[in-house]
Amino acid sequence: MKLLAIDGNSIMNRAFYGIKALATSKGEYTNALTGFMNIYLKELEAVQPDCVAVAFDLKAPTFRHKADPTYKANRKGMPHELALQMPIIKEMLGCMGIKCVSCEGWEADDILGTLSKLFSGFDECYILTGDRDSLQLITQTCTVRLATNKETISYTPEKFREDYGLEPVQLIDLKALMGDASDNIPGVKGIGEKTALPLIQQCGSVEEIYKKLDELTLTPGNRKKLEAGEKSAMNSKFLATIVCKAPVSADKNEYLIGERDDEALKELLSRLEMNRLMQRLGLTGASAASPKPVKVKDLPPLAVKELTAESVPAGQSVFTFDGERLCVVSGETVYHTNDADIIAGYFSADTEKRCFEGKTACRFMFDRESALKGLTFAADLAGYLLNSQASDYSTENLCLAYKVAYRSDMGEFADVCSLAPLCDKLSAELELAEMTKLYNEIELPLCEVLASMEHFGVQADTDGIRAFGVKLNTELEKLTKQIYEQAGQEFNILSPKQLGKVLFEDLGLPSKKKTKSGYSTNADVLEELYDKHPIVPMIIEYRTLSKLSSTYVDGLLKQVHLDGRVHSVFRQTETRTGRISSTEPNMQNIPVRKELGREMRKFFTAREGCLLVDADYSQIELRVLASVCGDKNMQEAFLSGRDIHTSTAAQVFGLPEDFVDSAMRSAAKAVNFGIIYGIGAFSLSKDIGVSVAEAKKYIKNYLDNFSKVSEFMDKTVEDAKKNGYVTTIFGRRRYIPELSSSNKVVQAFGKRAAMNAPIQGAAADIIKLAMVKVYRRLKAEMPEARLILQVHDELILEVPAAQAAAAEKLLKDEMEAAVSLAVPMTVDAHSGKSWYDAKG
DNA sequence: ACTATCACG
DNA sequence: ACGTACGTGATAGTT
Repeated sequence: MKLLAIDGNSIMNRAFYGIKALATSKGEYTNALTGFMNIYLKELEAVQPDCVAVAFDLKAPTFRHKADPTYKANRKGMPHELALQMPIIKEMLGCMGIKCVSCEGWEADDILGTLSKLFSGFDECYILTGDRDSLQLITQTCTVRLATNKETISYTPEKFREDYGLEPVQLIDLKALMGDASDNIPGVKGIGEKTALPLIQQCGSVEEIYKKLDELTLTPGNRKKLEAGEKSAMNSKFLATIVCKAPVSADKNEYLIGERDDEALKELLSRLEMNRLMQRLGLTGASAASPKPVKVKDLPPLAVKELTAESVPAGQSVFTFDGERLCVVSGETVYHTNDADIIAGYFSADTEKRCFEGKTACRFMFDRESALKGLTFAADLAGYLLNSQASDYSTENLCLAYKVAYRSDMGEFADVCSLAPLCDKLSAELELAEMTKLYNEIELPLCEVLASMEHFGVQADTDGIRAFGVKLNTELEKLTKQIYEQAGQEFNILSPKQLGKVLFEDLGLPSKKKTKSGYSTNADVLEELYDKHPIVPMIIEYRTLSKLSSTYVDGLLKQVHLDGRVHSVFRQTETRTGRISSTEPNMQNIPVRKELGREMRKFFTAREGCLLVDADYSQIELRVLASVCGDKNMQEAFLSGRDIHTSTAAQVFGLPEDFVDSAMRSAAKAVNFGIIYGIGAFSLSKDIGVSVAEAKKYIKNYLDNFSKVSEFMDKTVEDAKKNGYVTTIFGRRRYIPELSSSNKVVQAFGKRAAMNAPIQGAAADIIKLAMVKVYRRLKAEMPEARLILQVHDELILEVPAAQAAAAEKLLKDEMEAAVSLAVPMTVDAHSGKSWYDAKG
């Protein structure tokens, strides 16, 4: 028989630290559970065991079998968030028919050791752990599979010898000498791996070392240390030895994988909102082993009919539409059809409709030069407002999260049949969270605006882009040669690994920062080495050009449709702050900051006879901050129309504005950004190249001058801690589960996110509202003009040239009037033939 | 699938 | 002692 024995504590620990904060909408932590199950399922696949046992330490053993009473005393207690997940994993494993083993007074290690002895001889044992302690258990029949952050390494005796140059059991001797701080094993004071390893390799064991101590060639210091530490070494060896005598059941059959309790498992996993796992275990959809019986059976049976022109329902209905197939539920009937004309007939009927997501339907109608009518609710958008952290707003997931019966009994109609009660529930939740207005006036109408933007797209000059690409590639080839020459070898310049070797080993340049896998070679590092070697500027140039070539020339060309335009997809349920994102291609990160990249914008043009009109908010986030925090001093700068960075510099440096030079202004600019992001002196100092102490001074001066900003930030973090979320002036929420983490780094991140969300989020609200207003006015007053792009604080229209001036005014007016705050929301607008020209 | 890098607001 | 500013998406290299 084959046993998979798992160190439950160790794997949970690894999973906990390996996966970032993950919690259900109710705030129940699930990251370790998710990680554990991912590792477990992968392992099951790899090992294919007959038996599985998961060993756990008991929390508070009343006695210890190890002699030293301080044993493991300095091992930190597990964080609260992890401790909460421990009983749940046991419950989950129980539901899956997996045996959990713990023994009072015995560690998980000992249990694993005992089990490995039980499954020896004609049996096999695989130990899965993240802890190298267990490597001493390796034998011909016992393989230890060590889970690291990256991969799982399988240790057979051969593999172990290869890596350590020792026999597995000699690991105990090694520890006896060098000790192990995490396990509170003292070892021999002053002896580390460098001394211990060759000694063990030479003598075989601690005992032998002491027998032969006089014959060994040793430094006098080491000899002294060894002599002084003999007792400690022996005791350490005892402590390091895993005792394979735990009182676990010796009946192998008890560890056979048992039957799964699907119903209990499903209930548990839905409570934990672990929907992907449910899917993986085949507990969802029509294929579920036990379709949820009670609730669903009580629902009325639904008749399934083909939708025809005559049968388009007159009353309230819900629909799903994937671009091809339409499913509609109205009353007791499910209709379905793939007929585009019938679908268009349904969408254009002026009856109330609710759906899962509406953009696809809108686009379908725009493609037919028509419009979707009567849309009153889109479930995905509601799900997003209620919890912008979730990764998946499918109907099924939303049903699970909000406890609505998912009609998996309805097969392919499961989604549409679940939709009406789901929408009811989500509406109620929006009301409770006070987001109904945000939903109805911003988020839902925006869906049509985005569909329209996607539909029209933006014209791309492919010939121009290609020509630009040729120029780049010529230059790249030249650079490649020069770089190889300077390096004295050929290598892949884009490989950070190879580049790191060339720069820091072969050329001997000083390396400062490191990443997980080696030297850091990012722009900051290269910038510091700029003068140190002629190859460095070449590398920087190479990076710049190759980025432009691969992402913006090749990448963009792939996205140009047959109509000569790119139709970017704008995602409305993606970001945690309320911004929209753009993909295929991302039109929100087209280069602009440096001139060469900015040239790219010359290839985004208005069609024949049209101009692009571009308008962007000036300092929208700082204006939002000035308004919401109520700092009169900060507001005054905006009200009097002064340059905010210069004004900030004057205050921070205590000078009249006329005395502010460009260096001071740019330092103040960095401080202003820092404030929005949740400032830290270290990062600020790095950003503007002053000492940390200097940066600290700037921040203090800032907060002293703008004390309401300081108060606002404190209050925001406090609110976040109290409520679990922060809100924008429009009521948009962001939950911050990181704040209740016991990990300080995670907590600090939570604070910064909490401080930033009300500002970035409000700016997102404002431009979204402006988009809806602009869209409506253009439709009514300038039907030839189109809103085609949004870049967070910037909107772009494509307009017949004759109407450009009027459109500019309309755009500026609507954007500035979208909200009325304590300071004006100033907008700059320009027109031009290309995006480059329209940017002003 | 993950990491490093770099483009944008 | 440790890590280090908010929010995104695309690409190439590495595992």
